[in-house]
Amino acid sequence: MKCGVEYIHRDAVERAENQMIDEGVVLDSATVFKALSDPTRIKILHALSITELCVCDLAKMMGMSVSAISHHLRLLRALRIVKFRKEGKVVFYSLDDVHISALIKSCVEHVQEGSEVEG
Amino acid sequence: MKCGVEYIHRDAVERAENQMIDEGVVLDSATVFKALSDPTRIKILHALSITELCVCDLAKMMGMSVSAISHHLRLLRALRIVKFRKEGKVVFYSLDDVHISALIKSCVEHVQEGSEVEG
DNA sequence: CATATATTTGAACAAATGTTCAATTATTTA
DNA sequence: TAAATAATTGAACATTTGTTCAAATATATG
Repeated sequence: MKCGVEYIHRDAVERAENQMIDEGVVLDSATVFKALSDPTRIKILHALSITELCVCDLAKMMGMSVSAISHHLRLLRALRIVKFRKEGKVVFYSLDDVHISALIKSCVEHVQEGSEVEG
Repeated sequence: MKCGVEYIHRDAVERAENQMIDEGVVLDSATVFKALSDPTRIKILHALSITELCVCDLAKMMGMSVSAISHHLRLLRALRIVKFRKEGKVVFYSLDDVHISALIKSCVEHVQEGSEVEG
């Protein structure tokens, strides 16, 4: 059912609408959050926040296939969240962006505080 | 293909493994990020960071059905990201958690910085 | 060049997600 | 009580996502 009233709380709506974020920024933010919304990728990024690692190392650590990890890294690379350097056959990955590890840290802290309060 | 080597970079892997985050924290963090990974929900949360609003207001602002917004709010409520108060028939929603608006703000800033660098 | 190793890629498939629609609940007012 | 309004809910659907599998690249070495 669609709400039939013109505006229930016109003032509040106008105040919020005047500060509306740009649609492009919203979409880009959603994309970044989506990249961080997978447990495997959080673990990858957390590990990379400690040291650079190759695909094979990460696969071992996560107990997952090299292919699966590589697909995740491709996504993170496309969003410039990780960078890489090649050394012979081996590709070393590391965090490209300090902000991302800050985001993860904030979220982890938030989650840990939340569970303390809840008991 | 699974990597056959025992550990390509044993020291690095051990360092990262020693600081591995708790699985539960990883899952909870992923859930929070997932809640933030939808454009509609980012807009809802941004609007609520400015003022409390009812479901109908939000539906109008987003140009979406009341039902769709209500489904999103249910998710955000379940994760204690928004809270609500009832006033007669109307349910007013607002942010439950300051950390969340901080996370969104950080991400928005990150995105905006990124696009500056890229040109 | 042929072989081995490290990684990437594309297709396929199951599982999860966002929206719509129709029905339901909760509250107010006639 | 009946009608109207605000919101919630469940089922259904198309779309997206994460993983696996098999095949393809890229690099080093015999």
